[in-house]
Amino acid sequence: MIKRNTIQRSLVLQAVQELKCHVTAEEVYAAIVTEHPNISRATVYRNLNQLAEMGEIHKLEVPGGADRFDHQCHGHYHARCLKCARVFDVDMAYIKDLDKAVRDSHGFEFSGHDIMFKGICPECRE
Amino acid sequence: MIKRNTIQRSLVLQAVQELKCHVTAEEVYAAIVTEHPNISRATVYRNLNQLAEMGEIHKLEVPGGADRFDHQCHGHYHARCLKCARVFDVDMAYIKDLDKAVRDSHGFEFSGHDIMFKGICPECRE
DNA sequence: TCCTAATTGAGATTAATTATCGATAGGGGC
DNA sequence: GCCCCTATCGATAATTAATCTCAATTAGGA
Repeated sequence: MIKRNTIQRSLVLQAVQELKCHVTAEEVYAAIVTEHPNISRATVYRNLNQLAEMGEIHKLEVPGGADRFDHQCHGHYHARCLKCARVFDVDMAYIKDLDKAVRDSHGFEFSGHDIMFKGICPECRE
Repeated sequence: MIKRNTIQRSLVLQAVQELKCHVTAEEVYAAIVTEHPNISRATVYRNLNQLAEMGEIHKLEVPGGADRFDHQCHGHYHARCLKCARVFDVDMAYIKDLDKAVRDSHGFEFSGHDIMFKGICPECRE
């Protein structure tokens, strides 16, 4: 399974980097399809997942919503608005040692964690 | 919208309590349908969500998988096996003050959080 | 018992994503 | 540069989880 450098994959990577924040596959597709009308949704999904596996982008699986992709790869946490379902970055340091705090418990081999805060965003609250 | 006590709702509640751990709607449906072949999936989904709203059970939205329901209502964290997709309880105290650690940042009004650890469970690792 | 609105069952629908498969094209070897 | 092999592509069908629709049913107060 040698990875090839296709035009489509670089378009997807570029779109995620330019759109900056927590884009969904659909948003990436929409951004690319204006310039390249022939690209397929399946290709966008495939490449987003491949790029995430390769570590070039970060995949954030959102409960109750579409997965989101992020050009930022260092660990950070998110907050989801219960009304508008948008996802925001949270200004809190990544807790590196959190995995270690439970590592021994059940023979489970931890490889990371996500924290998702829930609440109401400023715009939805008035 | 006065809530009625229907047979179906009590069946759903009973099933969640008896099955104990992190059941999916499909598992609840399967458990009930053997005894009550006429129950509808829609009814199971409806009642699971209603019971969660009423605070009788806890709804756990799993990123990248079906929602799960839990008879346990006090806050606790979970780990998801990346291979078999099962969800386990994690032996770690609930961090009550975590919401406060980010409360001020953006005018976001926090009302809770979930932590989902990722890794490989003992059974999938050999 | 009667009324009324909450709830049900069956199936259609939606949303997000993945699978299928023949066609296309990247890139190593000559 | 040209071939070849196969990774990847595009188009579309299939899947999965969950919700919606709506006529029929039923809980529970009057």
